[in-house]
Amino acid sequence: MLHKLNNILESHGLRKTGFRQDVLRIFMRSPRIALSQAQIEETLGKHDRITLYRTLKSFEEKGVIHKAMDGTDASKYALCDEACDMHSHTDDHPHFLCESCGLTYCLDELKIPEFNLPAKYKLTEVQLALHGICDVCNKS
Amino acid sequence: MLHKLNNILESHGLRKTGFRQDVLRIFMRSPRIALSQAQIEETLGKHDRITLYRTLKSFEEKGVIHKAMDGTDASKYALCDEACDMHSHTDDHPHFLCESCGLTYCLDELKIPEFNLPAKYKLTEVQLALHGICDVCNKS
DNA sequence: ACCTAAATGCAATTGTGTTGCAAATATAAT
DNA sequence: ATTATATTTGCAACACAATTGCATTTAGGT
Repeated sequence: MLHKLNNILESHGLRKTGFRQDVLRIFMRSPRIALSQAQIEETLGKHDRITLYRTLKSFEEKGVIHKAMDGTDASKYALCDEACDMHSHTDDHPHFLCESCGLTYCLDELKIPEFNLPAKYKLTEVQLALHGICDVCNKS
Repeated sequence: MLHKLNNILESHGLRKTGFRQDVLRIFMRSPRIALSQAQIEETLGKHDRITLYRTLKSFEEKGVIHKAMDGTDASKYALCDEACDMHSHTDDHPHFLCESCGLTYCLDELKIPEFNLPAKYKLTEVQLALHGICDVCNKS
């Protein structure tokens, strides 16, 4: 896994430090799940809050992770497609917050629909947050 | 206007205090616009930040205003339909954040589409935040 | 006019987001 | 392999929103 971690860091112009490997590993172990800084901190052992903050920030700038809006106050982050980099950074899928387990899922397979805005409105971005019960929690 | 303000407060089981009238008046002067606490504070003269916080909270609980997700960190609030109350509280329209003027619009006229979630996912709420340029700013 | 429950104002705490700076370190150059 | 440099890290510190507790004030019903 370390090899893949380093590939990702290197291909996005990020230095290979232990801290960044740790953070990236956490994301890779929760594919298509968006994590809050607090959730990441629970998983990391001893660490520095500010360094984590800046790590997430540079990960986002370089296109390694994207911010996921799920309707909660705290911002969450999830791994981008392999294709993302600093310049082309497409994160156009809905996010689903499970009210039972609290996980936020990236719903890549769900297409964002078109919208007919009122006259003269120009659309640049769509953020879609769905709430409900996820398949794991919904045992019925 | 005071008469209408008091009607709204009374019909939602809220006491008619000067503070609440002031806050409600601000909302009524910006119809279909969602305001952050900071924006409201700019308009209010001298006031107590905590009281405003609690005023917004009780307004929301009683169905006078609804929280509008616009993709910014700060939560914003806008007046509900007349029909809303503590028990039926429908706020199912998209919100549009103008990147030029920073205003957040309630797009009542825009219908929220249906979504075909993956199997066993149960949907309870949809939050839709659109970003772009509003009609006022888009003079082209 | 009075009583009571609700609303207000203030102090204080928590948590997130943020910047500055000195020490440590990954990478590039030699 | 060694060194130089620019980045990263860790710590202190700050800004601000969200939140709770409590004493005081006040609205609404009697």
